[in-house]
Formats: sequence, structure tokens, C-alpha cells
Amino acid sequence: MAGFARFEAVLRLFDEKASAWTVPAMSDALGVPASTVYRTVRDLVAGGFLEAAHESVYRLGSAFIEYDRLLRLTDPLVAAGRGALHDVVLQAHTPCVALLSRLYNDQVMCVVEEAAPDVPFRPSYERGRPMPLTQGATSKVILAHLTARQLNRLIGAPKDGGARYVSLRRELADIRKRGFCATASEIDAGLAGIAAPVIVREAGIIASLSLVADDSRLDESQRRRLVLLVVSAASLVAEELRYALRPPAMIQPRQKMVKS
Amino acid sequence: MAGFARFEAVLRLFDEKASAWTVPAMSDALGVPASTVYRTVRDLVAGGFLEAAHESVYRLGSAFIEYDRLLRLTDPLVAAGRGALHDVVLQAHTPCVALLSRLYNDQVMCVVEEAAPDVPFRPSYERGRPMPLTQGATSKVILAHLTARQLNRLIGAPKDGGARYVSLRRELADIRKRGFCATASEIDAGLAGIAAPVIVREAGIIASLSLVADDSRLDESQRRRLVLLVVSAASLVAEELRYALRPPAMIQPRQKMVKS
DNA sequence: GTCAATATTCTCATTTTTTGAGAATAATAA
DNA sequence: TTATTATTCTCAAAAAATGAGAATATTGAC
Repeated sequence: MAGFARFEAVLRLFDEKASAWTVPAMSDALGVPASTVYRTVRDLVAGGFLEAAHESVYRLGSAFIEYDRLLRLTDPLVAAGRGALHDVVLQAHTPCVALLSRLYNDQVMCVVEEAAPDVPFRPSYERGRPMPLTQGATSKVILAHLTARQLNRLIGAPKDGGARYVSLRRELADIRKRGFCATASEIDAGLAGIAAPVIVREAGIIASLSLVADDSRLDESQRRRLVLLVVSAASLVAEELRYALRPPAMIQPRQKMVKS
Repeated sequence: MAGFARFEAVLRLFDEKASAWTVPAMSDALGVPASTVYRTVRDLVAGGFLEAAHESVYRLGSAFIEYDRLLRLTDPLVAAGRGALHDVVLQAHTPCVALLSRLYNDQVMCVVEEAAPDVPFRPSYERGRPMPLTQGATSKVILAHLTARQLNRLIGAPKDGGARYVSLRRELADIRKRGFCATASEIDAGLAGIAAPVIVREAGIIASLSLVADDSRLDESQRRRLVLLVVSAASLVAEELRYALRPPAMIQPRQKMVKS
């Protein structure tokens, strides 16, 4: 391991369970000499990606807060999503959480979240938390709109006999046709998820706008209403994105070299 | 430039104004050959710190969202602050924004933010935005509690004649004595800031809890009430931190090597 | 579709870093 | 104080990054 991998390996040690590390512990966990880890950590601290929390213990650093803000301010998907999610939550007329999620390596991650002020539950899906690819309306909608090539790379050939694989493929085809996906208790018991795709092919954006609500409080007519709400909000976001990304601002358009 | 500095230099190119970069543009801006920048960018993309936004344009990547969440979940200051800020905003009985901020390199940065549901303004201080050291109640409270050594390293000897330097030193001494700092229109015209220190020396924590409100809506008695509110919330946070950090959880205590 | 311009990857010899082990030093707890 | 652990330092060997340019892939315009 060398170069950037070294830095990444150190950062990846930090998670919900292990949020504070000493250098010797990192050295152990990574199987890398302490002197090397000290150097790596020094660089990360200088950049604000780690912070010394007294007692020779290190934690994730504030640089992540800074970059997260920048991303919130400048990412077109986040920008386009924020307003839409706000509206969705308002118009749902039921306590709910709205999410905008996208592919993140081989998982799906929410990048904007908006909760009604009075939601009595907390969905597992939350901003910044990588979630499995094949469970939940949010993820399935994204899977359903990947190219065959992408899909193969991510879930590959049938591993477990093939039955589940085939049924998943069928489900995805169905989602693609219908234009939305609604599930219940697939991620969190008692919670329903309704998701619709946000696709802007020309910008390589494949995301999913979803709504999580208490399943027991939804009757059929409400469910239909929410599906419509989510589907239309999703295409609104897509439209907004297409508009925002049309004239590649701050990027010079290609132009022929003028021979002088 | 080499090692981590290369990666940092690339990431630092991205800000509110320039949120999308092509490799040739980075190469230009950094004065580094394109082939090298391509390699650097490839590493950053693999780690999720950059993302290819079609058209050979790169943006900040979702890894920052993931790490930001981890930090929110695991940073003791953030954890202790969240609840306190919520209470402060509720008990202020006036539209306001509450912030918890800390030193970040040679600036001050808010790490938790809580706004009342109906705030009609947006303070410049916001989560993740580095702010100047010497302006605003939030920053001054932090400055006031640094050691002489730290202070010297940050604002050094008098540069501009010395008059401002002396008056700043005097102001800081005053803040330290009073235990809070209240300013108006120092950062945003028409907005007042009230801040109190959150100090946990044994953990190296020097932070500031502050409240921003519309200055014209505050009379003297309200101002006094808010000062009390902020001061007591700040010491509550400090107490909570002391408690949370007392038994260095998940860190093995030092122990003698047992010779077998 | 072709073509030209640009983006991206690749190659490779050279230079520069990084590496790891251990010594030296600093910090800390008993 | 002393023992233990944390951290920095040193240095030669090994590995990796570098940059220039060639090769290839993409792209947009026609």
C-alpha cells in the first residue's frame, strides 16, 4: 500500500463504532509500521482530515465539514433536490421523510434529506449513509435504470442459485416500466418507501427521489397520491438539472484551434 | 509538491466559485503536468473524493457526505452541542440561529448549527464555513481563551501600527473576565451575536456557543436573558463533554507489560 | 458516417519519495 | 524518580511518483 491508498486506509478505519484511534492501534490494524503511520497521520492532521483529540487519540477532522458544505452549495443534484424535497414533505400531508439518493461505489447513498417537523420515526436511509444496492425502493429504482453493463458489474452473475437473481431482474424491469417503486418493511419494519427515478442521461445522473412514511397510516388512495407526488417531483428535479447543466457554466466550450 | 500535498492541492481548487474543474484547467492552475494531474484525479475519484460529472468535468465527491455524517455521529463536541443548541433556540423566544464553533487552522468554523423554524435571516456564520478569527462574538470568545502562545502564533505581533492589536488584546481580556461576548453588526449588518466559551482544557477543547438574532428586536432585558441562556448552555455543553470524555472509551488504558 | 480536436491513458528512464527498522527523545503514569 | 509508551528522527534500500511525449479513446461538428 502506498500513495493515496495509505491515506484512504487510515481514514477508512474510522466509523460509527471506532471513532477514535491511537497511532499504535492504527499501525496494528493496518499492519504498517508505526513510524509510517505517524507520518501519514501528520499529513492528514495538517490537512484537517484528522484531529488530535488529546491523549494521542485521533478523530475525523473538520475539513470534512468544510467540504460537505461546499458540496451542498455547489452540487447540482443537491441544489436541485433541496427545494423539491421540501415541497414533497409539505404536500405529503403525512409525517414523512424525503430523500434524494445516488449510486456511491457499489452502494446507494442519500445526498439530501428533508424530514417533516413532526416525524416520529427515523429511517435507516439517511444523508451520508451508504445502503445496500438491492433492498428498498430507493435503491431498486436506481438499479432499475442502470445500463446492463453497470448492473452486471455491480451485482454480476447469479451467485446464490440464480432464483433470487432472476426475480430481481424481473422486478427491476417492472420498476422501469411503471416508473416508480413502492415497498414496505423492506428496510425498516413498519415503514413504507416510495421512490421514482431522477435520470439525466446526458449528465450521467441516475438518482432516486423517495419518500418514507409510516406504512400503517397509508390507505390505497393516499398511496396513489404519494406515488404521483414522488413521480412528479422526481421529473421536476430531472428537468431542473437538465436546465442547470445545459450551458456548462465556468467551463470553456471546446473550440477549434485558430492557426494564426 | 508531492505526496499528500498533491491531493490536497487538487481538492483545494474546489470552492463556491469554482465548483467544477477539468483536468487541463487544474493542470494549468497548479502548474503541474496534465499526466500527473490525471493520475491524482483518478485516485481521488476512486476514493469518492471527486466525481466525474460527464464532459470531463470533475466535482467534489460524495465521500465528503459520508465522512461528514460519521463526524456528526461520533464527534463528542458535535454530539454534546446538538441538544444544547436545540434547547437554546427553543428558549430564546425570538427568531434566532444557534451555533457551536471551534478553531480550524487559522480560522473559526461552526460545526453544529440549529435555526429556529421561522428565522427570516441567514447569518454568514454557518456550519462548515471558515470565518475570520478576529471578528464577531463567536470568534472573539475563542480567541479570548487561547493560550498566549496560541494567540501569538495566530495573530502574531502588531502588524498594522499596533493600535488595533492593543485594543483587540484589551477586548479579549475583557471577554475572558466577563465570560461572554456580545456584538452587533460586526459580521452581518443588523444582526447581533452573543457567544460564550465552551472550554474543556484537559481535552484540548476550546469552542464557542453562540446565538445570532435580529438586533433591532432585542431590548436590554432580552439581551440580558439571552446572555444568561447562552452562558449557561455553554457550560452545560462543557460539563457534558467532560463527562463524555472522562473514561476514554474504546481506548485501552495503558498497562504494564507483563513479563511471562 | 468522417474528421479534427481534445481528453485520457500509457510508457519508461530518471528523480524523488517513501519506506521500515531501530535509535533517540519526549511525554506520561505510577 | 522510574518504567512505559508515544513520537520523532536518521539513513540506506526500495518503491513510487514524475514528466515528456506517444498512443489511444472520446467527443463534437459536419
